Amino acid sequence: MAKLTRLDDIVSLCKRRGFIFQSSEIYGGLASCYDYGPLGAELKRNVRSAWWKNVVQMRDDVVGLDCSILMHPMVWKASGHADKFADLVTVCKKCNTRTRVDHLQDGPAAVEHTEHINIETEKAQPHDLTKKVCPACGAVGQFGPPMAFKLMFETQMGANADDQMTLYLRPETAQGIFANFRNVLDSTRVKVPFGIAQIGKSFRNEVTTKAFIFRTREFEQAELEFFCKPGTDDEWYNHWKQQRFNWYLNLGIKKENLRFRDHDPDELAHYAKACVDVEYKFPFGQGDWQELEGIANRTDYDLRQHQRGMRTMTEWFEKKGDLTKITLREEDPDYHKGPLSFFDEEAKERYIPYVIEPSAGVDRSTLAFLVDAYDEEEVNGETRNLLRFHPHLAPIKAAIFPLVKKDGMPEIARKLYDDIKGKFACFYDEKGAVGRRYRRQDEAGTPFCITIDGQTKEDNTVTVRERDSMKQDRISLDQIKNYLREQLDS
RNA sequence: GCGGGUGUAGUUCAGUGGUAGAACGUCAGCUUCCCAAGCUGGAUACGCGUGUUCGAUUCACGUCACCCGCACCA
Repeated sequence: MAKLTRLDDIVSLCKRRGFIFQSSEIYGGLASCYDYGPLGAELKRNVRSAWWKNVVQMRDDVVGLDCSILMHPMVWKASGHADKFADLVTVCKKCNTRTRVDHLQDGPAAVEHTEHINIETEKAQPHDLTKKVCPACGAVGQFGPPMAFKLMFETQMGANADDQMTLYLRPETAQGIFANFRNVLDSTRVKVPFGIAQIGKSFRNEVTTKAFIFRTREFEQAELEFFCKPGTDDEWYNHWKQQRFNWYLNLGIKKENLRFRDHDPDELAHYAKACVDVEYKFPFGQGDWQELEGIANRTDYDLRQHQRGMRTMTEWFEKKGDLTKITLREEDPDYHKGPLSFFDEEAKERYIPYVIEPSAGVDRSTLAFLVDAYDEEEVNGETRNLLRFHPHLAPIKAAIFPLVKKDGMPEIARKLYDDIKGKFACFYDEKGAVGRRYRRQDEAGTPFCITIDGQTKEDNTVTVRERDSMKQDRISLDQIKNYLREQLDS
């Protein structure tokens, strides 16, 4: 059994070895923001690549996309974020607990997770909180005035201060995919069922951030919107559910640390038909199961909403872009023939596809891979810290050492390094005792160390030392590239 | 945002109202033919600000950040 890993151990390892630093650390840090150092940048890039390879490259039915972070504000009106990504919250004067106004009950009652309510509507309504009960301490009517929380980041476009437009930093990458559904359809000869995948940064003004890079306000998503014919959606939902779960397992996450959690019906967003989280047992607090990825059946909601949005542009100009004054136009009765519909040549029918959305957090996955790979073991009375990364994820694939810094060994090692660095991420090190160099690479998660020794000059062989077993093989120098290819490709 | 805790070298820790120490790591050198060996030498820290004080890393206040718990988490 692996030892209980504490988050603090991971945080300090991350800093010590250059995986993750706190953002703006020389200025005291900036809450919830983190930077990936040299090893972390490689690791995260490998996580992205593994996702892209599995979800896009290896499939005939998925294409990629890379949207801008800034989009037309109407995107967020149509998606519902502009209205719903805000809450009215009040604070109990007695116990200082924050509660959503729409969660307050007249009497003691279980608080259910509910869909967010339009903040403008909510604000317009008179709020009589005098009879409401604080769910935390039970005090009645002890609430402060309702406060609005805005979960989307705002920014200004336009250098001329008098002629600026307020834009939002996207709170999810998905909407960029929906907004490009037509473009992809018209330019790539894809046919339903097919998917569009994207990896990119998103931003949410979370009320509270949490646990290192687990919940941050700036984060990276890897999202797939998979479009399918209504009626086949359950099938595809299950397909992606399995696909995505296996992706984590195949990259080395221990099975006992991974599980599904189905959302309760009352927990679902109103447009979602089903949703399941892939959860990982993180070492925060008591060892909490936390979401890595959500797989949702979003039905035809988003495409239909954007068809409504497209019909609302006159109002956008009339109301001078004030989203709070704009009401989305009603749907065309023939909405299923609208601009974001798909014409099925075989069935000769037009419909709005259903969407299955696996949405993964890249930073969360990266953290999970780090935590899961972390291990300590006793070797000859010494503790060895190592990261047992899957070779595909390891920031450095192979380290190359001369056994000692003399007798021509460094020259041979250098030559080997120069030879393979173009193909694999490598590291050359000739300093100090070889055992120390091995251990250093263990802590960086490097799966292979190649050592040039005295015998190399005699028979042209080198030793390859494997990270997990610490075993060594003698391999011919000219076979090294093939050997690494066999171990690392696939 | 509330309550609790923490902040000293890269990391983990010690310590003091009179200007800071260790271990590991790191760097340079010596040694070294396979798992953090040894020897020599070097660099590096009191989160930030204000106040009290002759003097503050130490006390107070503020602030920033992190951790734990609560609440929040389309």
